[in-house]
Amino acid sequence: MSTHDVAQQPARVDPSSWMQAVQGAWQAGGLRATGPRLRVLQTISRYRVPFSAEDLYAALKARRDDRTGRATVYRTLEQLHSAGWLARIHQQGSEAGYVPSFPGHLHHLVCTSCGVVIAFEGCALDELVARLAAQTSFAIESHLLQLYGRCAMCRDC
Amino acid sequence: MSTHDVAQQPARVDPSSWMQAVQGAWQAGGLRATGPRLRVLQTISRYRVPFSAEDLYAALKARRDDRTGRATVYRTLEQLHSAGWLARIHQQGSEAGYVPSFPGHLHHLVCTSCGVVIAFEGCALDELVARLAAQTSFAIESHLLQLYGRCAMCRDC
DNA sequence: ATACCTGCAAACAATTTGCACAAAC
DNA sequence: GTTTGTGCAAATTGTTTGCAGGTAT
Repeated sequence: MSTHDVAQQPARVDPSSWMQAVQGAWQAGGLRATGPRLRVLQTISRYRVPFSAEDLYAALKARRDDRTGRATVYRTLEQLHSAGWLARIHQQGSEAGYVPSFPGHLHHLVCTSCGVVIAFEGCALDELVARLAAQTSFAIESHLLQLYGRCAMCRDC
Repeated sequence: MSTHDVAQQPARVDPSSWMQAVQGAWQAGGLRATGPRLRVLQTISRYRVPFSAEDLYAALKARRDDRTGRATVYRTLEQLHSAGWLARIHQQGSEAGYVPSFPGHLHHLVCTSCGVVIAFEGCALDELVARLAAQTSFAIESHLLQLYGRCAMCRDC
């Protein structure tokens, strides 16, 4: 059982285990746990829906006395995303947003009404991949899969 | 058999049938076939790989004497995308780009080396959708699926 | 001590908007 | 002739960069 053993069952990412996991990875990778970075991390962990870089920057600025600069926000997002701690969610109409995630092969189920995101694993695409590989001669290596619908709370409104 | 009956087999979109189909849809929808729009359409139809709005604008500007403005490019892209004539391709590292497509339920297979895009239908996700619906109580309505790999030409380099 | 990080401000890039003029139907 | 579309330039908005100084280890 790994430290961040997520979404055996579909589930929202737990904010505090996510924060802990990221901090562990930072330490392991020699990245410093600075004040601004930790504040960014905490602010992210409170999001339940996809957010943009500017959303995050604005949220930080909302706390008075916060001096975190845009550069730190963008640089931290970049680091987290490339290390797999943030997933990009592509909503139909609107722009893409980030959501806390864990490194590895995960997919997402997104509520088109409230925006809540559920991660899951297992996508049963092997047959499709085999068929397409045969038909196209592509060497298929990876895929992006996101599902959209209305969550239990929103479907009854 | 519909006018734009595509990707029964996985295939690149055919530039000229795509242009014809779009022009038909414009006419049917009361959109005027103006010079600038047709030039945008033709330029798009020549792309074999995902392109951005600025790529397209630059390509138009490359023809001397072209007066097409940015606004026209952006507005036309917006129209084509929202009507389903352009699909957004999300490459792993880089930014998203557009690719000619047809309205309807299509997915894409993208070469990570040369960028060529193949459209296909049929994704066999019913079982997965049923399982997730049961586990999460979401009413799942749609999904985004893109596959990545190396095409026949690129895999041998 | 010494990397690594930070905020700032300016540069850069991408997209949107208002509006007078032009073109399609 | 009227409605729809257009180019332009300016306004917005989003993102990156250079650098002098600060801070975690």
